[in-house]
Amino acid sequence: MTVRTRFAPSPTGYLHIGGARTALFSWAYARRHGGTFILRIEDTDIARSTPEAVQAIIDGMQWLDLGHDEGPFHQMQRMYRYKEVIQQMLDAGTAYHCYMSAEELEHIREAQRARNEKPRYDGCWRPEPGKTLPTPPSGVQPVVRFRNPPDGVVAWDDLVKGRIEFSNDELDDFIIARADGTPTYNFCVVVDDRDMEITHVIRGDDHVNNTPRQINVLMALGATVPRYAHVSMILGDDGQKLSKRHGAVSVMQYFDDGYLPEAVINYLARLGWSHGDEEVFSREQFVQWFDLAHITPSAAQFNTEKLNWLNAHYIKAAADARLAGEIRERLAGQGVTVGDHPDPARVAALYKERVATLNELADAAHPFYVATHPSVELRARHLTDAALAALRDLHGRLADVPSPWERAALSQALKATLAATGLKMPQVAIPLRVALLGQPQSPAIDAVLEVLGRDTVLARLAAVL
RNA sequence: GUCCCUAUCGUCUAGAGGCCUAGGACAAUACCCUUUCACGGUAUGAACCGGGGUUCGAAUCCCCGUGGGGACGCCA
Repeated sequence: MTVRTRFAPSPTGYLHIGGARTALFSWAYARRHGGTFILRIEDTDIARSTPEAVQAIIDGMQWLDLGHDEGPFHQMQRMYRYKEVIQQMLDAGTAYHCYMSAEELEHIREAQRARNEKPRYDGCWRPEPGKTLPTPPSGVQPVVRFRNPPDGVVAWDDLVKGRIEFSNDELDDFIIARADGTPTYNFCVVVDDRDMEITHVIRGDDHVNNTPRQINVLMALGATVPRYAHVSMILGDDGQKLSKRHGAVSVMQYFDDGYLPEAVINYLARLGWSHGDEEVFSREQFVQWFDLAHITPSAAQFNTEKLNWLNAHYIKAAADARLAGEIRERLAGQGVTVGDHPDPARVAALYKERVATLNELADAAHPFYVATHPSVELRARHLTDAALAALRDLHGRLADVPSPWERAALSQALKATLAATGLKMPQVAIPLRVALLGQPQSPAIDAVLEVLGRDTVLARLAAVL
């Protein structure tokens, strides 16, 4: 049996971090077993689904490089199929028409709630041997209800949570087609999972309660029941549930914030899943190790600090040329054109060990391309008379440094200034940083001088003298 | 209210009855490195929700509480 998994988002918004993790797990499980990963768009909620959201989901998956093998299938395009199956079930007697109005239903539910009972349909229109059904009211379009087994239990061995059992009397005859004939979610899922021959349903654990209903329909259809794996949800950094208005941001926000996709993948993989003490691993390694048995059954809290740490790790590991591209793109977004001088790859090499995000990297690179004038406070504090005298001395020595403009020679010039002025390294290096980059901290100053280049260094130095 | 899921350091987790004096990672703290700030290195503190069982032995199995989450739609 080849493994077939699916990711089935409803396109009512962007791909958020929880959805991305579910997609990652489904994708990885298929990859791990040489199977097929299917993307299915559950867009039957016409009012809330948008093409933009479909695109946003696809963009998010593309950024994370979670490629699907089949699809995207759109449920709206499979209406004919759902209607066909509904008719089959009507004919077979596993579904029936119900003429109860929505208002009437609400009354029943209210009464049940008042009696502290679980609100559920009372089976009034359910055909039973020997039972006389009410006369269908004229002019009312009926809904179609699934004829749920009246007793016994539905059970499955969840690949994450273990055995889960529901008593059938907890389940009522749920609606599979609305009065206007459109099918409902729990029904479409079943038809799709069967038609697409899904073998492993990996999804959020908010679907645990839907699973017994889906299994019952599957069995009524004589279909094979797939294996289920219910992955717990992700909580926000503050331990609160993620929601639209609380912390549930698009995965693309992580792109905007300067995270590398491999860092996000590694972080997400490790959030709620583990392989012993392994913390840092490649996508390939993850695919090799991934299993459902080591998914944690309880909810996990998102931790930005750990993501930052991983991101810093992957930035250190990234090629300078790639980081140069990121610097170009991100500074271009700020209206800064990055040319070849200084070479952004060299700037990246200078800073990649010290930043946690690509945005920090771009910020660090910024003063290499745009002269940043030190603030009044910084000038007052660091560009003292003594410091300026030293910088003047240094300016002369740097102007005399013969080509090539290299670190060792620059370091020598700096040391000569120290000897001439009797100052300590920080007493010159910090004012120099302020003069050149507009900030008192930077990587080793001789390296900065080298990357910045003779012309820029001399010009910026002259500007403060 | 009913049903379902869940519970190890602040956080992510290891843990499948004895390997646990509970391990790793992030974060924290201290020190080292250092040409500033970082990076890095070393070290330290920090947890089995509570109560009952089962067992020679329980973080691990069972039951009951408690906390947290989910569901109970002609939403998905």
